[in-house]
Amino acid sequence: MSWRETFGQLARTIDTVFPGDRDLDALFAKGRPLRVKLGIDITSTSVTIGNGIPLRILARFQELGHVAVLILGDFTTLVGDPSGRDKTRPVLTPEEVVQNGETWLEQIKGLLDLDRAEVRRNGEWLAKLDSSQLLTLSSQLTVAQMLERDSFATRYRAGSPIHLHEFLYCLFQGYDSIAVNADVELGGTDQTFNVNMGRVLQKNAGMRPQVCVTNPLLEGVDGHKKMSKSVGNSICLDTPAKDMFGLATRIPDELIEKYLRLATDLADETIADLGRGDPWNAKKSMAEALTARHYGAETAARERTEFERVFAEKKLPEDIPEYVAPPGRTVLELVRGAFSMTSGEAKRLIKQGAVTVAGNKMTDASTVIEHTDGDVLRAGKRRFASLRVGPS
RNA sequence: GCCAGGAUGGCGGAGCGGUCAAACGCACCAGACUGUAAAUCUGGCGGGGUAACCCUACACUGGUUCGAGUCCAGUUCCUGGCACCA
Repeated sequence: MSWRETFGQLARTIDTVFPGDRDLDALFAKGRPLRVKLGIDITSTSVTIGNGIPLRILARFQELGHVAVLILGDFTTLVGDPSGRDKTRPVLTPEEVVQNGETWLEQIKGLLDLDRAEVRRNGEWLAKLDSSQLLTLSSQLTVAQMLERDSFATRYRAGSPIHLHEFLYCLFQGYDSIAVNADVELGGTDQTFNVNMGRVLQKNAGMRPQVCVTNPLLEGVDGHKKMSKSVGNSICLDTPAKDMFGLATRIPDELIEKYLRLATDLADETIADLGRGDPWNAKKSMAEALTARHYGAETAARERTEFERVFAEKKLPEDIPEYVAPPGRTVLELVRGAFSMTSGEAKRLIKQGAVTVAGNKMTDASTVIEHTDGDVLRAGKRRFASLRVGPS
């Protein structure tokens, strides 16, 4: 039986199994619980739905009776992942790293059965490596091998800095596989180099090399870059339902299929059907399915209705935050106060015709408003405030 | 240690000693267009002021100048290369 059948629908979230499909099948055939490793970088606190992909695969292994070994990279996070090194990396304190780890676990407990999982922190063993062990590890690689790696090659050619510890990063990650005795390692396709390092090190240590299972990366809602919290194009597990739906509808059409495949639990046939139909409908169904996965079908359906009401029918949202202001305020003051922006921003919006009060477009910032309770102040498409008369 | 280059907005990156709140690009915001979008077009994008206008910015400290991101000196940090490698 092939692993594809074992994974069923989830197989569509797997990019590559290497060295080869049959290696994973062979592991399954052994009939013993496998140790399946997933290492996570806890630089940021939010878990994106992209991060969720390997977590779901891990959860599936768990369901199949295998051991989910979740490694919080507390040590490696302090070292810093080479990718994106040119950005000024906020230096995290050990306390922050601990805190981030907790936040992570809190957010993913809906995806993974943490009670049955083996949660480890790689500082547990990495912090204890002594110099001679480090030497042994690092002597297993050549500089040429490292420079083959695309991100290093590019930077080297460009004369950009490459720090020595960046070479060590993947060694550490590889060593994790030895430390937890991994049979399988999961990770995004961007981790191919790193997870393969685990194989090399394990082999040299006389262990059977792990099988690596990579998943496709999910582009962010901007449609270009990899989904990431720092880029600001992400949908996170803790994104409120309303925003989750809204953000999902903002992806470019080209990505609908990919999102359906990677971010929803819809059946393959349903996805195929949606692909043949109206793209706008497919996108909304995707957004609804995604929201449903995290907040339940009922909430998702409600958000869809609400969305259609606000954007398609141009009606007001159901819940509008209130803003209390005394009468006789200028438009500028209202916009500033209600949406807490600088006057510059507020003036700009007004000048550009983005602001309405009770449906009337206000283009003069100095207009004095005598509002009554329930008048809606609007700035742009998605900023609303319900005005109320009262002391400021 | 030596040589060289660099430090400007959220980012990248311009900027003959004066008119720089800072070209251009990206990101972002708004408007138009649409099916929310994306693409495209238009406008905006340090802070305050209705406005005229004012204030704060070009690593830091001094200096030269009527006037300095722009010149000089020192300091800090970054990068590349070279040397050293007992």
